[in-house]
Amino acid sequence: MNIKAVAEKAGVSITTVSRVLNHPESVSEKTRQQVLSVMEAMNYTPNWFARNIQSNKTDIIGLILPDIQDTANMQIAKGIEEVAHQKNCDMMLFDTEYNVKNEWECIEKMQGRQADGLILMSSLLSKQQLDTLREKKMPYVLVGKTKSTSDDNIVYTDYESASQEAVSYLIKLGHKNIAVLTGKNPEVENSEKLKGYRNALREAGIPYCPELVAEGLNNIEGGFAATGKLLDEKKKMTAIFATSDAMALGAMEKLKQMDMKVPEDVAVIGYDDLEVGAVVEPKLTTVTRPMYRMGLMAARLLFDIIEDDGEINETQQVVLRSKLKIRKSCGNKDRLIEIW
Amino acid sequence: MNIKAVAEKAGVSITTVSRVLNHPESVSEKTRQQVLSVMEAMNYTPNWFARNIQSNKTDIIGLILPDIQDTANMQIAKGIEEVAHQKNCDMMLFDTEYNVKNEWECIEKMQGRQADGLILMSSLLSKQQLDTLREKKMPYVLVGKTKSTSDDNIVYTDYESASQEAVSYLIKLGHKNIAVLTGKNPEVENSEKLKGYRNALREAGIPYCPELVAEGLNNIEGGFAATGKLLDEKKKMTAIFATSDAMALGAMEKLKQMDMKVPEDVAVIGYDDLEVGAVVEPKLTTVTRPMYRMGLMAARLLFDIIEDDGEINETQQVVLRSKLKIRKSCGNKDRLIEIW
DNA sequence: ATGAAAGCGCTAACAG
DNA sequence: CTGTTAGCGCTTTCAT
Repeated sequence: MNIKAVAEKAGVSITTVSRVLNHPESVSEKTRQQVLSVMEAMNYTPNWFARNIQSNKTDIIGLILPDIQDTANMQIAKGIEEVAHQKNCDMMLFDTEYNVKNEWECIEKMQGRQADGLILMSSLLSKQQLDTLREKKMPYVLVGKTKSTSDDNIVYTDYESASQEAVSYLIKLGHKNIAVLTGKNPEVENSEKLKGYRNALREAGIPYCPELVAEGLNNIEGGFAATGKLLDEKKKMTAIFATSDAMALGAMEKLKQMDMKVPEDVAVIGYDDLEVGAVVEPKLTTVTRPMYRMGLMAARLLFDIIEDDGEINETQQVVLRSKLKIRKSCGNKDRLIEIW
Repeated sequence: MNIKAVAEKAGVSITTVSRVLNHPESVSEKTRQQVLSVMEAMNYTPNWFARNIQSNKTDIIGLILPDIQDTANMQIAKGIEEVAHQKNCDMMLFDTEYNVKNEWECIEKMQGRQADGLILMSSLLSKQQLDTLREKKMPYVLVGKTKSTSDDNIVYTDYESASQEAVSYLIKLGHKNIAVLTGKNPEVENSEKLKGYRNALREAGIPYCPELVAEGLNNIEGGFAATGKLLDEKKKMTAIFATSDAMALGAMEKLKQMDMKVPEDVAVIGYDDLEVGAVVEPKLTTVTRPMYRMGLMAARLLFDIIEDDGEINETQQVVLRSKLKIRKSCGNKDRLIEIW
């Protein structure tokens, strides 16, 4: 089952067998066929380790993300896979469960495995850790803004401006008392969304009212609970900007239970463009991010770095635009003119 | 950056450095500390290839599945990861896009990479291909029943009996005209669900009526379209058994558009227990499968095989039970007594 | 407790 | 076009 056995059985030297694999053009048609058929017969697969021990290239990239059960993450992953596949590269997958310690362990593991490069999604690493990575010459690309902005290669969407756009849209519809539902993870993401929210208010001259900010877990229950809290405290909001679709769904559910109509009584806007949003009633207006494209861009960037082999020193920041997908959960302009 | 450099800098032999890594107890405390600090200083990571060239163990398992953007798949993957992590094993991820050719290519790739084992989810391989795999001594476990039942190690849930249970439940509620929405992928899965549907009818003495079977794409639009077809043809069904939640959601959407109430006019039951099902109105009654546990079981089985190293020859079939999660989309018994 | 040397399976200069 | 030979970085006998 090794190259020697093949060589003996085929009556040629080890080198020739090796050449059939690596430089087939340099072997006579006859010998090649002969060797190939022996390989076939013996069911021979070259030992990958022995092969790569010299080149030190693994054709493996590591994909490190906070949650493999999150569709958004896997949409990005799909984009990455597309590119990796073209480059004949395989992906190793790690789930950090939103834990820095886990993340760092995965990274060290990938270094041990001599991965060609790393893609870190929603990374929680400190600037220091990022610097260490760079020193070790491990090519990497970040996806999604991180706590510690360093001089990294990164692909992200601008949460702040997209959130601002969403809230401005609500304001344009006539809303003044706009609540915001904010999650905890990932940290940066949420704080940027909150910034965007405040920007929109400021721009419109609407005073910021901290009691209209409700924090909760970033899922359906979280949105449900946060909305409940707002309602209990008798906040008279006419619109909710949920920083995730999951929370938006929870909010709609709570409102329904309290016999409040969406969008007539309260308009709701989400973030993420989950598939569900198109199924619930009313259909959810939401901010949509180009997940798949983020994956593509991140992977291409990574392979650029890998292939340039440390030649290029400037890092690249890619900002992709989010878009507001307008559906029924905020009502529509025409009808709202009657209302307001 | 190789062992030799470390050895020289530390003033010891290569062997000693190697021992510090592999049999630290056989090195004197002093030398060991000395070597370790040099490693640290030089930022040395042993070359994984060189290490494994002899042992021929990679600590990599391949995870080959039809769609990485499918939450159900990733829930299983999470279970697998849990176990793999314990075993200090990493996962390589492949997306076959429901294509046998892709699947086989991935498998061959993993063989080339000397993966320790493979987990094939919703595999489309032929019996022949499965046999080839076995001959090549590649440990593997299937998740989800396959077209070609062979004598394999496999973990699955019984679609047939679970579907039967679901349809029987509808019958018990008084329904006689029960339509079924069936997808195309994966093939076996759907045919089993259909069998279960027929079993339930037979058991209740209800004649099977082919016109109540509507096929469509296994997603929201598919369910929407299939239901539309049934409605167009004026089938007078009082219940729909959708073989996936996605189709069930599409069905509910269509019914809503046609001003038919769920569950009063038509009861709907789904399959998969997507998170969404708990958010739509009415909440979806559905068949739920223990995804995470399937992953756990599959991974454990795989590692048993790997560790037993071909000693054991009997294969194992693990069947996990699905459960019916009763919510509002079929009404509830008490109220239905009034209706029927 | 340590080192010299042989070899893991493969690739690539070098020679013919 | 083919074979000989010297490594790749590491682990592991076998001595000492």
